[in-house]
Amino acid sequence: MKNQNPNLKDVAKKAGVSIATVSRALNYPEKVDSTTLTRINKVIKEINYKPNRVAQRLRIKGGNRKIIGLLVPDIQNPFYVEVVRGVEDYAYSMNYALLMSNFAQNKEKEKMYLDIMKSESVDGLIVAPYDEHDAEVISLIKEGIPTVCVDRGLANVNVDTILVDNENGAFEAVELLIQKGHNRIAYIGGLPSIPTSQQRKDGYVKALVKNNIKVDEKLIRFGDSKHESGKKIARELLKLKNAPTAIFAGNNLITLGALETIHSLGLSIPKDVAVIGFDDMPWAISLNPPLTAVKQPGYEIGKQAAGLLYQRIMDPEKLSAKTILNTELIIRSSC
Amino acid sequence: MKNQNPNLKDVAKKAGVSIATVSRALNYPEKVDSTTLTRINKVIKEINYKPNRVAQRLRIKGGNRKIIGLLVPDIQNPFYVEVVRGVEDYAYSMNYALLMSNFAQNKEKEKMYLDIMKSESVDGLIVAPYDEHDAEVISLIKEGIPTVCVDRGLANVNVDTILVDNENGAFEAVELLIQKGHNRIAYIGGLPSIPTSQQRKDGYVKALVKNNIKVDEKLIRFGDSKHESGKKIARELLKLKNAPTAIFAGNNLITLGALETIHSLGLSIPKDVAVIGFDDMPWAISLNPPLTAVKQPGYEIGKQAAGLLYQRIMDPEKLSAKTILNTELIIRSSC
DNA sequence: CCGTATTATGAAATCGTTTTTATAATTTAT
DNA sequence: ATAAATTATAAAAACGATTTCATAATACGG
Repeated sequence: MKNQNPNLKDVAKKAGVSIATVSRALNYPEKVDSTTLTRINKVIKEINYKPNRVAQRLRIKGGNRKIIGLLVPDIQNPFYVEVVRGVEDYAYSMNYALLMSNFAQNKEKEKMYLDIMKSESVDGLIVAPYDEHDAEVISLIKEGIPTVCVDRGLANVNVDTILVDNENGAFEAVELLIQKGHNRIAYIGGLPSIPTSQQRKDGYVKALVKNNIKVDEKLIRFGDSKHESGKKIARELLKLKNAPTAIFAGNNLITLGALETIHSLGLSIPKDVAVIGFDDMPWAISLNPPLTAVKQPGYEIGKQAAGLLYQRIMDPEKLSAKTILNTELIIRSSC
Repeated sequence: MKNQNPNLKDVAKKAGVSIATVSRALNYPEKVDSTTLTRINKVIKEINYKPNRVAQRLRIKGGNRKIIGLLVPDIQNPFYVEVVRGVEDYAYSMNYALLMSNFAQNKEKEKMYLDIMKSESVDGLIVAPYDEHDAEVISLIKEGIPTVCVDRGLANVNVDTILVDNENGAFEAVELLIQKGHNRIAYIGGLPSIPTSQQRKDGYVKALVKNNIKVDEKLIRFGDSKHESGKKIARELLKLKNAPTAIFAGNNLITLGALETIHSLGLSIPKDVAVIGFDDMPWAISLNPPLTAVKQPGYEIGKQAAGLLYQRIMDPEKLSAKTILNTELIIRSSC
């Protein structure tokens, strides 16, 4: 292709000034003579000059490269899609580009993407770490790259973090099941290494204990946070001699899997088995039956994370903070 | 932060060679003496040198910058998430970074992201254009930027495109409804400007015509491809004096919206209203009732698009092609 | 009206790579 | 043994911006 994008030199030549002046016109317009300025701006518009962001990023020292990275563990999980949307809207409003990647809860992939983000010189990073001890993310933070953690925190590291109150969300859900008269309630968790899986279990246990219900370890199971795993574990639970009468599912994909199993066994919800899921979904109301769920403010999480990241980029010395948002129990008819 | 990333110069100094030799060691190892090579590689490992991709992209002429862009119209639509996953897996396997953005069917946003992609010097772009006449995408293609269109083609432009046979998919779905005895079948389309909305309508009409059913324009409606619009239009249709007995919904979000309305009106599916949706979803089986749907191979679309893009990047003069994948009608119990 | 600030601009350095060109050292051919 | 070809390396240019430093032109104060 002959047709290269115009660059500073082209503008400079056409406007009869040096490239330094053009650059100044763009970045410090008050520093250049007003007649020169209008001439330059005219040329810029004429040849439709757009600064090359790659060159800019190479030159500019930390913090104003107008690109941030976002690393999510599972783009197929609608909760993270909500988070993405929150981050994206904020980034758009600040004219930031968003380099987004999905690491599919795969450590190797995560490392590769973090390396890429780093070598792409992002201004900062929003990430849901692999687990609480995620060495890659920790090392990034230690290197001083502005970072915000969402959904999952890091143990013993000072970093801006946005979480929800998983324990309380789970507690409320399980208490509701207990109020409805259930005392054999199962918990299907996601990957045990993920902090949220444990926190939700803690809330589950707390509700049982508070209501003097014996905790039965057989009813507590962990899988891998995906649809298939919810399906499989629900089947195991419901085949138990002393099967649970209610299931509290640890995330939306697990919930969907459990529903599938329950239906395939010909059981009715909530008569035979009651179900509450962590994570609401836009179509939860159209499920069979409409699902009672613990709603996390995914969009809000993303938006706040982006805002926090922006602040940190602007002021890297700022004290880090942990924000804990509340969940909301949306009661429909699955329990 | 003191701790800068190591660069070529650091490696060169420590290995006692020039930066040119280090660069060669990396890119053309056969061109450097084997003892020098091992020495350099040792240093690289020691100080954990990673090339700066920004600098690489600035220097390298077309086509090997190891980054591609992906622009989707709506990240909240699970179909596009499937596509993303396909693209992503392929990109990962080729060690390409994926700059992904969601333009939310917003022309201005699309333009901004395309500008960013361009100035980020991506090797190529996978995009689902705004509509068939998307001037921004067309101009990008004219500039010679390797591009692959997915889901939606461009009129009168030679470009690699991956589509599904929307017309036939819709045709099969509507024929099934007709076989079940329906003759008042409604179609709820997405945005009328989107090619797929029209193609699916064409298939719908074709099925009616073939079966000698009069096409009633009152039963054909277009919205904006989102959940709310499906909800609203379904309500309008079902309030008609001569209401349809079946609904063919133009995409997954519309389907979900329609289901919500049908349930809220206390109607039973498929007894009162039968439903078939375009786009299958992993949880379609858990809906009330399990949804009959036209399944598009989203993952496959993404994967093939990425493969096609890779080929085009490698050989920009290659003739462009249009690939049309087949849909599959998944029959469950909503009709 | 002269010396000093101020303003506007250009030249050159820089960011971290790749690539071209030049040069020294070695090998091959005659 | 010498000319020619090959190999291995270094020096320097380039990519497209920003920024430092220098310099010329103007304004200002006494």
